[in-house]
Amino acid sequence: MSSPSGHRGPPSRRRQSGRATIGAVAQAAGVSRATVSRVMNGLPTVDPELVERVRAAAAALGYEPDGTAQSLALGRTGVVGIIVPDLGNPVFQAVLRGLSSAAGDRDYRVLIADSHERAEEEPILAREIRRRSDGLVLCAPRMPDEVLRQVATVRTPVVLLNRRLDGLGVPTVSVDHAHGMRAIAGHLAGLGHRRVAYLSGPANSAANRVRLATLRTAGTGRFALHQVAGGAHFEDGHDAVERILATGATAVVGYNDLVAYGALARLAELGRSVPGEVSVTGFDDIPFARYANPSLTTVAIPLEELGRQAWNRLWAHLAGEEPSPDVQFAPELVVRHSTGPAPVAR
Amino acid sequence: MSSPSGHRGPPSRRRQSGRATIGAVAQAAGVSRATVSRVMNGLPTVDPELVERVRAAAAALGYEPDGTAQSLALGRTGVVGIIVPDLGNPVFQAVLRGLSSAAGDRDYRVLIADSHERAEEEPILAREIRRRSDGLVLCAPRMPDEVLRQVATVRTPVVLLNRRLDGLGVPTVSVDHAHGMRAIAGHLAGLGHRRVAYLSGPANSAANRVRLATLRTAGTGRFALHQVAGGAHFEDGHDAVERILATGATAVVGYNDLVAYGALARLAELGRSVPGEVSVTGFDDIPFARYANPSLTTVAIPLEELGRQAWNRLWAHLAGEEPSPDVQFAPELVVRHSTGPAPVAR
DNA sequence: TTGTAGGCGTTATCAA
DNA sequence: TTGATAACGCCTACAA
Repeated sequence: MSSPSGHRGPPSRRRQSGRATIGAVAQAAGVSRATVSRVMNGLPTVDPELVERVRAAAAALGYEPDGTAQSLALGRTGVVGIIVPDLGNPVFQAVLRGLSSAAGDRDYRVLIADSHERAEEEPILAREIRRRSDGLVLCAPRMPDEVLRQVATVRTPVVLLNRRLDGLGVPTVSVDHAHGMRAIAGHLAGLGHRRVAYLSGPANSAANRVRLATLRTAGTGRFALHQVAGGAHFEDGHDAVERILATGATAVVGYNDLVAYGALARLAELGRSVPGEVSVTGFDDIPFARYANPSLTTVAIPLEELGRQAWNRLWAHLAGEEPSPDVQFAPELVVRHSTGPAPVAR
Repeated sequence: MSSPSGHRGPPSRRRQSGRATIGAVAQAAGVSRATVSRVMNGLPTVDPELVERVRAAAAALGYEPDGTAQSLALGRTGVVGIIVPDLGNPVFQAVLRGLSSAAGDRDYRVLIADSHERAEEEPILAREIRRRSDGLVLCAPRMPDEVLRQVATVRTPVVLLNRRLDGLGVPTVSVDHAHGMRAIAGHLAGLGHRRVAYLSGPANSAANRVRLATLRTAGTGRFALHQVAGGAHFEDGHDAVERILATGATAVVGYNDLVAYGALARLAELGRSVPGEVSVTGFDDIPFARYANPSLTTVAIPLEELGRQAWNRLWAHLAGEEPSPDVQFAPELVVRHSTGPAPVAR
């Protein structure tokens, strides 16, 4: 209310309280600002004595170059952004980790925006992040194609994660979900399961559609498939177990590790043996999957590597190099202890 | 090598490829740059017709104000930074989530730096992040006091997380680990455990020192305490189980949930019943703790709330408000299913 | 209501 | 080797 523009932002106090500027240092050292700049950036073409004077003055004043001013002058920020739908999801945490780590190797930092699953916010966040960074990694599984097309059609480098968008030449790092799901189907069929429940993900999730469709196709003639409404979180899996058991399925295929984990927990509460009575599979291979009890059979997506590959493409663009070709990972099945032979007695 | 300054940075191409500027829009709309600025910021004192012209021109040119230039002119970036020792640790993930969420409510974004547990990097990262942001949240459990003092003694607002530093008036959000550990000691003693193993954390971790010392004190006269070397990760807990069992302890107190989780997994592999033969406790209450099998008895630190409180203090400083008093959370025991009465037979 | 002009802090060009 | 000086793109008194 106090702000004239109606913003809720804080007082935009210019003249940062007392922060020393390059001019102050120049004055104190008796040189020009240009020389201070050269010293601060370690350019070799400065008289050693002046270097010393400048260093001393800078130290005395506690001077540090202002990043914003540097960014403006240099035309680059040294920052890349990432938009994720849910920071609480281990999948995006891992991707973020990979991105942050790879970017850090080049002294780039990561600016982060969490859309909290509100797809309609994402275009806005994308604009905002782009204005503050040199490039953007977009994880927006639920964003409608047309919106995505708009967001991706900008001069700022953008890399799409786990989402294809043909036509425009937007670099993409994706995952062949079908490949992974076929492996799961084969694994379960081979174990003798004839009645399988798919614990589904969010209806508007592209990954969910692909995973379900693949499971249906791959299972045809091998097992009956029941679909049970789920979601993307623990609770969704936890709460779906009774409905799953009602189908008489001997194996449940979770949309992702999280729902599988939830199902596992509920099954334990109910005293059902896994995999003795029911087998359970996940998808993604989040770090906790191997520590489930029983450990979770799943499909391993190299999540951190996705983040790193996204960085590689961003970096190629920033450095003006040839754009790396799109990558698509074929995730492999990881058999652990949550799956076993179908129980013989029916 | 191609860069004169020895930097490994990318080409600092000034003149961002064709990006429209405020001047271009002004020219296209036949008004001054000041007017464009007013329109873009929604100032009401502009003739509706001009507003329309400017809007159209901006849209036609795909103009968007440059964030860096705005930051420089306004003297604020709209960004806060956070330094964490390990982005892979659920504890810091949760803190980050709380910070990001709270900051987002004020349209602030979060710039992140992961020190990968290398404490000596942290001062450097801190400087770098500060230059690009309006304030900094510091999670640096292993940083030496003297270094911390230097890092915290700057004009940029800093908030310390889970770390006290007396003398300077640096806002702090902390946790009373002793309070939580006393609760665990009481809980186990009450269940009849007379021989307890402490699965320790990193030796140079302040939290580890406090937790261990408290457990020792609180256990005196109630149970014998064995210390077993551990760490901060799954594997450390997993690999310590044999040594724990060798002590004959009937209860193991994990330094944190992660090591407790690892211990749980190993105990299951060995066919040991939890809590029938051995009870296990954690610390922190990370999201996965409740989904362990058996679910993990632990001490609940309001991790996201820590992040939010850190933001509150940063915001107070940014808004020039009265600095909120330091907070210290007294985390409470959460009894789940990994603890039970000590086995009678010895 | 609009435009002019100066400033934000830094880097880079070009003479000297 | 050093120093003026002009960008970088935007915001904002101040004047008209």
